[in-house]
Amino acid sequence: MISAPPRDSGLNQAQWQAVTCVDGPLLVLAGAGTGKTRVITYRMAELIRRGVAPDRILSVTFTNKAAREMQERALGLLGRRQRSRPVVSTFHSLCVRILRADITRLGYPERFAIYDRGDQESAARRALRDIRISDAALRPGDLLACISRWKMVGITPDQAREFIEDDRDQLAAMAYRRYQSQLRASGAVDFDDLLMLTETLFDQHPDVLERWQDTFSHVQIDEYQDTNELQFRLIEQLVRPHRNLCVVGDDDQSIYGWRGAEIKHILGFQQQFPGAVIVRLQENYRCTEGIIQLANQLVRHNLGRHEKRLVAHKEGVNEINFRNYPDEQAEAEGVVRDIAYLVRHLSVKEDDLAILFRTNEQPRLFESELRRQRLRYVLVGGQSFFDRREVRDLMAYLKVLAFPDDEVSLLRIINTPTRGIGDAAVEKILQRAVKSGTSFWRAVEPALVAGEISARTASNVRGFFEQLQGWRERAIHQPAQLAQLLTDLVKQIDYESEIRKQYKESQQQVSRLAVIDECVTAIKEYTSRSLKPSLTEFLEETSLTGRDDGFGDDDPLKKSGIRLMTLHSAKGLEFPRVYLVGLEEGLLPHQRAVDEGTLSGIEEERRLAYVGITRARDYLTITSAATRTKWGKRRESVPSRFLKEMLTPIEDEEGEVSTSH
DNA sequence: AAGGAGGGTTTTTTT
DNA sequence: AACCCTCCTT
Repeated sequence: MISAPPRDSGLNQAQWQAVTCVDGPLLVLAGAGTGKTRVITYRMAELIRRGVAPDRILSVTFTNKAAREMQERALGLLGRRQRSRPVVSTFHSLCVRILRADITRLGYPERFAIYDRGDQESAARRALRDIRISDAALRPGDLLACISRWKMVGITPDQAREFIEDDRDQLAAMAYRRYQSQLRASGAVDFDDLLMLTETLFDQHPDVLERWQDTFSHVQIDEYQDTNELQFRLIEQLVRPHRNLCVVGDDDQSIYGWRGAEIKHILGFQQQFPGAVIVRLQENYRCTEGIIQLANQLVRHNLGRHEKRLVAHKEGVNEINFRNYPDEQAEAEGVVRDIAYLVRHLSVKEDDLAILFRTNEQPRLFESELRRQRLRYVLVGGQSFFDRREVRDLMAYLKVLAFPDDEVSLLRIINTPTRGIGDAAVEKILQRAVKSGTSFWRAVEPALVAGEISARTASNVRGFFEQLQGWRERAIHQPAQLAQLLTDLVKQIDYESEIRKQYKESQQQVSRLAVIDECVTAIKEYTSRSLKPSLTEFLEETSLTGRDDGFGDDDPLKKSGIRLMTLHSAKGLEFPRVYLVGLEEGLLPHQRAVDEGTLSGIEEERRLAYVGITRARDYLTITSAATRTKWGKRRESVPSRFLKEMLTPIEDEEGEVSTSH
């Protein structure tokens, strides 16, 4: 009993079925470019049309940027004059919302700091130092990988010992405990904690779970193929009473296995939710026929996938090019020359072009070529604004103001710029604080009395504390003036001199100093946008959306340009012309995946290539270099196995040749 | 405690 | 080649 799609919706039969099937579990297997975002937004509208209150509909997206865009689209469809709005959020933002109300029940402060990757690394480093593990045995990065692996399936430090497989895990389990108590003592959580603590909260306080179960009557998840174990469990709990769950995804685009994404969730949806309806969207409106064929042919080499065949709706000829260059420099020059020609002589818009690559070291050469040709470009993701040292310093100052317990941030800035509080003194004070169970600040006087630090140092620490208190007052009482506070703070600590000292070259100095202004601008932008600005909200926002663009580039000029991004960041996007570069063994598939020697590792790389190809609407250029310089040494580069795969037709089950060219 | 020199390490992808 | 850590000198 499926009605025909209304004419003005422009939806096809399958899409319409997915839109109108609103009760019970539904799996939408949506290939690339089949209009799944449209389906999700129309589905929200349909639910509301059927009388569901907008704010009882929860849609989960993969990035905050995607959430913003979907919210926009939905409002465009529904009209902005709704009394309430559908909730569109990432898993992490949703968990923050859940935790904010009840995290005190788990012994955390009401206002908790969210540690980003850099903070995590500092905390990991300290945990390792505390138990005196030699650097070679376990590095901070390895530790974080282990911890994250555990956390993503909800394993606590206590449970970790049961999952130890080798000596390294043994060490990691010890360090995990330290790391976790360090975070707890700092009143801080990391990204994985957001999910894990939410589950703990639901387990220990069923009333909280019930409240959230009652809050949403319908839940939809986009990019379901990238859902990890913990995320799955949370959602499963949330929808348990009504099972009104719609998940949308494409197993061929699962590219986050390394982050715990379990392809089994999308493959086994019907087992987990018996009675689930499956709708397949296979009509591709994005790419030309040749591009679809190429993508299909490549991805058919993967085992363990839902069989589906994308059907192209667009025709096109000669839209695919393969190029091999002598080295990576020539590759960059060649691609950019090509682009320059298109832009200058064929009036192709810069926004219509994208260069996609596997690793973040690749764009450098392309960037300098683009600059040389005076073409506008935007580097998406990569070393983000918030990863720069100066930004991290200033953010640490703000975090210390907002979260007095945040030890990691305090240690970062206590002597930056230098103010006569050396490592030795800090260490002594910390030891005292730990021994007597008090805060860092309260341990200063006892340390002085015990003769562990000099009177001079003690007075320096006191002075800094006074300064912090002054800023803190302002942050609390004049939340609208945060930008001015930061400006004054920077001046008071004379951060400019610090930068000039650190960087000798004037060009470096200028660009680093500009970063300060960008920080101030970011806060200004926030305070003018927020209804009720607060330092904690600003910090929360920046740590959750840090890598999304939209920061530092509020200048519309910067927003248009040739897009440079990794294949991972390109997920969900599309461009009329795509350059997929560096298709070589060791790069795509990445060396790490090759070394691993597992089939699933290579398959994920293949899906990554598949994602890259299917970003292209009309034109696709795939390039590789014959040699590549790595670690200062030139090496032969072998063309990626995927090239051969995508160009060799493979046999159908019936024994027919499926495609030809 | 601060600053500089030298040596070793590093690179997959990100909420 | 960039960054971080450690050690050395002041």
